[in-house]
Amino acid sequence: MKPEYSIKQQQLMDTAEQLFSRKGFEGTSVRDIAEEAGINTAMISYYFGSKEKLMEAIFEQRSLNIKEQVDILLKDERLDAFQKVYHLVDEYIDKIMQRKKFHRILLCEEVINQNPVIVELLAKMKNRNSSWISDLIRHGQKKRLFKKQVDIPMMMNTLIGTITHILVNLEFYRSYHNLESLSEEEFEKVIKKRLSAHIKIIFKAILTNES
Amino acid sequence: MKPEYSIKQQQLMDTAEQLFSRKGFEGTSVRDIAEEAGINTAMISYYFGSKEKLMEAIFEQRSLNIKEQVDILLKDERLDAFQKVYHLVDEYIDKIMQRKKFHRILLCEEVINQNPVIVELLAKMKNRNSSWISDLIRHGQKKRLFKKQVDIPMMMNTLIGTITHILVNLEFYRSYHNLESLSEEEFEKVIKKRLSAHIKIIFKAILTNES
DNA sequence: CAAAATTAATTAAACGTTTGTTTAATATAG
DNA sequence: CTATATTAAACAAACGTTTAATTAATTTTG
Repeated sequence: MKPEYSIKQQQLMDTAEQLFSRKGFEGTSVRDIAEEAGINTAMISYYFGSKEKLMEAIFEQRSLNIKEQVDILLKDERLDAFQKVYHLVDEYIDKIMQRKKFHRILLCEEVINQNPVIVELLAKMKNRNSSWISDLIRHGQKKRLFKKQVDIPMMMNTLIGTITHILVNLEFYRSYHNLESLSEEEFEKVIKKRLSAHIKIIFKAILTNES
Repeated sequence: MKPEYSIKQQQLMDTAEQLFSRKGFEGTSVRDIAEEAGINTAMISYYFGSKEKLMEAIFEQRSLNIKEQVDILLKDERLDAFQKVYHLVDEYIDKIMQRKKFHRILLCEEVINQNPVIVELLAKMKNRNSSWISDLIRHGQKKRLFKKQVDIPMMMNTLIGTITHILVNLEFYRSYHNLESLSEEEFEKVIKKRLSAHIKIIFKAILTNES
C-alpha cells in the first residue's frame, strides 16, 4: 500500500518536515530543504515530482491511525471501558508528542486547507478514527459505564485540541512553571504525565456527567 | 495608545486577515490583498511600511484581552466563583468565534513563530491573561469552591485548544452531525451552545476534582 | 473667498530577488 | 552498455518594495 522510500528520500522528507514545521510550507523553499539535507535541489522534483507532492508524501506516511490500537483495546478483557479509553488517550498523547513536528504542520495545514490531496487524506483519517472511537464509546455505553449521549467529535476536539495547543505553547508552559532547568526529555516526561492526568479527568467528566 | 486607522487602512487589514486566514501569510501576496481590496499594491507599503508590518498591525488590533471582563466579574457579587469562571468561558467562546479568521491566523503564527514583534506581543498577552485568570481562580479557592492546586496554563490550553480546534474543524463537525441544512448563523449558535456546555463540564471537573 | 503653495494619496512601471521546476550534461552502478 | 542518480545552470513566473509621475486634498496667502 504505502510506497517505500530510499534513504535519500527519507532524508528529504525528514528535513522538509523539520523546516515546514518551523517556517511553514510556503515559507520554506526547495533550496532550503535541499541545502539542509545536503542534497541537490533538483532531486526533490526528481524523486517526488514537486514540492507539493513531497508534502503529500509526508502526510501519507505520518498520519495518525488508531485502528490497531482500538482493535487490541476492544479485545482486552482485563480492562474496563474507562481503562480502554484512558489507554487510547495515552496513545494519542504519545503519538502526537512523538511526532511534534508533523503535528505542527498538520495544525497549519488544517487551517489553510489548500491542497486537495491532503484535505481528502485528513477527512478520511478523521472519519476513520471517529468511527473507531465510536466503537470504544458504545462498548462503555453497553456496560452502562458511560452516559447515553456522547458528542464524540466534541470530545475528540478537546483531546486533540488540548494536546496540539500545548504543543505550540511548550515553551510558555515551561517558563510559567519554572521548568527551564529540566532537560528536553525530562520536561517532555512531565508534560506527558500532566497531560495524561488532566485529560483523563476531563474524559471521565464527559463520559459520565448527565446533563 | 493604539493607532487609529483610516477606512482604507481598515479595508486593507480586513482583506489581509481574510486572505491570511485562507492561504497563510507566506501564501498570500501583497498583490492578492490589494486586488481583493480594490486598492493599489503600493499602498500597503505606503500605509504600513511592509507586508510584515501589516500583519503586526492586525495582531495589535485584534489580540484578545480579558482584563475588563475579569474586572467586572470579580466585582459582581451576585455571581459565585463558578458562575464567574463560566461567564469567562462564554466570553472566550464569543470572542474567538467572533474573530474566527484572526484566530485561524493566530494558530498558524503560533506554530511558525517567526516574527519577533508578534512573538513578543503574544507572550505578553498570554502572561497578562494568565495573570487575570489566576485572580479569578484564587477567588474561588478562597471561597473553598475550587481545589487548591489548579494548573492554570493547562486549563487554558484545554479552553483555547478546544475552541480553536473546532474552529478549523467546523465543517467536519457540521457534516458528522448532519447539520448541513442549518444556516451559517443557526449552526454557529448550535456550536457555541454545545461548546459552552461542554467546556463548563470540563472546567467543573478540573476545578473540583482532587487527585 | 479664490488663487497659489504645500502636503497627502494614488498610480503604473520598474527594481532586484527569490521562487519551483526543467534541462542537458555528467557521473555512478548494475 | 544501459539505466539510474546527480549536478550546475537556465527558465519563466512571482515576489515585496521602490520610484517617479500624477491626482486629490488641505493649508496658506494675498
